[in-house]
Amino acid sequence: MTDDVLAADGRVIGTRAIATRRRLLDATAKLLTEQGILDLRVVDITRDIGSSPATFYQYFNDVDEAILELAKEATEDEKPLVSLLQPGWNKKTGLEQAHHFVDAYMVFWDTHHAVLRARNLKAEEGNRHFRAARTEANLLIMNALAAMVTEGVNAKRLPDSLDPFTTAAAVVAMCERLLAFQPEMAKRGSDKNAIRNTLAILLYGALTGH
Amino acid sequence: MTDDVLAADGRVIGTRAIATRRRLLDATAKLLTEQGILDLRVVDITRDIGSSPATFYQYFNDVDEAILELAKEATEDEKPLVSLLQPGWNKKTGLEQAHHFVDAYMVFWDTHHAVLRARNLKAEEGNRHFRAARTEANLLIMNALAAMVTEGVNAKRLPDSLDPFTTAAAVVAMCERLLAFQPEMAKRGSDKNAIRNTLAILLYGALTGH
DNA sequence: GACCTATCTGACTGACCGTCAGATTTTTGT
DNA sequence: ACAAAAATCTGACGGTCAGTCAGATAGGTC
Repeated sequence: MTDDVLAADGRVIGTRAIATRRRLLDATAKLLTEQGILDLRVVDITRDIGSSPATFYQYFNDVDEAILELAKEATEDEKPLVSLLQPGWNKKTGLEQAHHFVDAYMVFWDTHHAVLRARNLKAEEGNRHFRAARTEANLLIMNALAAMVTEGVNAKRLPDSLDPFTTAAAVVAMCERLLAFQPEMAKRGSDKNAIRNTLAILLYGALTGH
Repeated sequence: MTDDVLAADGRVIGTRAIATRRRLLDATAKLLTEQGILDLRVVDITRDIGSSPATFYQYFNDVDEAILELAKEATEDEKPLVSLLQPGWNKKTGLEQAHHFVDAYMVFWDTHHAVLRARNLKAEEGNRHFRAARTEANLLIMNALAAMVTEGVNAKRLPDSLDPFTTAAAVVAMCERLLAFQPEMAKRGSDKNAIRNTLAILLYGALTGH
């Protein structure tokens, strides 16, 4: 059974242990959101569930392992977004479809931003596992986006010197970063709605060439 | 003299101390690049210059203070980039100008990526000082970019529903992120040159509407 | 209730943080 | 050139957290 839940040493665990492990993951996510990865302490995680550090190490070899699992859970929530990215956005409904995607992406980001930021940092710092996790997650979206760009290039609406995959990466970057900047931009007069609109227009333009 | 160099307790320091402080900053930058912020230890920094942790705390209240100073130094290197972003990119030379900017930005990023990543993480995690530093740095570029967008909107080449400032943020996001992704994208067939070209085209399109 | 197994934790070692008193080096005054 | 003063540096320490392990506790089985 590959979907058995395992302890740090690889042995299969029972229902009580699964529940404990779950509480540890939830506490990790909570503290990651509240304090950020730089101040994340195993002691704090275990204190949060009324346990001791030794318990944590029963289920994870280190904090990274817990964060990585949370990142993989986030990726599951990202999968439905792909269905919003089908080639064929046209002048009539394309902008509206872009809005839909942006809205869905905003919800996804709001839910998982702390974990995703941690994942991206670890990936950028060279951690193999987090790189793989980020790549897998981004590939979902990026392949769909790249297909749309390719369609635009084929229809001569976009210049053929555009690399579809790089363009897809740029689009993902815009989405992630604008949402991350959001609180700061709000202070400078660009409210959530301006961000939403602008993002949708840029997306629509970059993907379709209209 | 406001440009005196200060110790952690605020007193003015002399030439020997300035040199020590400088070596600490350089070692911090080096280790930040080699190991990333999560594994950055004061002991390692001081060991690197053949000194002891106590010396570090003579000049900085904590590691953040040193990183913040490095971030501010990076901002100085970013200032010249602004001159490459003047309104008036036209169909004849605009794409070439975009290439110039992308090239300059790539050099800047390669030089300072570790420090900038650390700065952005701290800013995103809510640290006031790092937020201010990031905002100040981004504002340099973003105001210039926003002016170009505004020009495009006024000339009806860009839709007037675009928020110039948000667009500017999106452009900065594309630049930063594509460079950060670079090593990973290379593995998927998008080499440095494809990234450079695609980024220039996207920049040119988003800023001018051509 | 006795036994077996799964789960949990107290207590420990080692590493790093941040401080401070005192040692060392440099500068100043004569 | 020398001593006194100032600036700079560091050894050593108390406190906190990471990660380990042996033994305690809880839950299930017969």
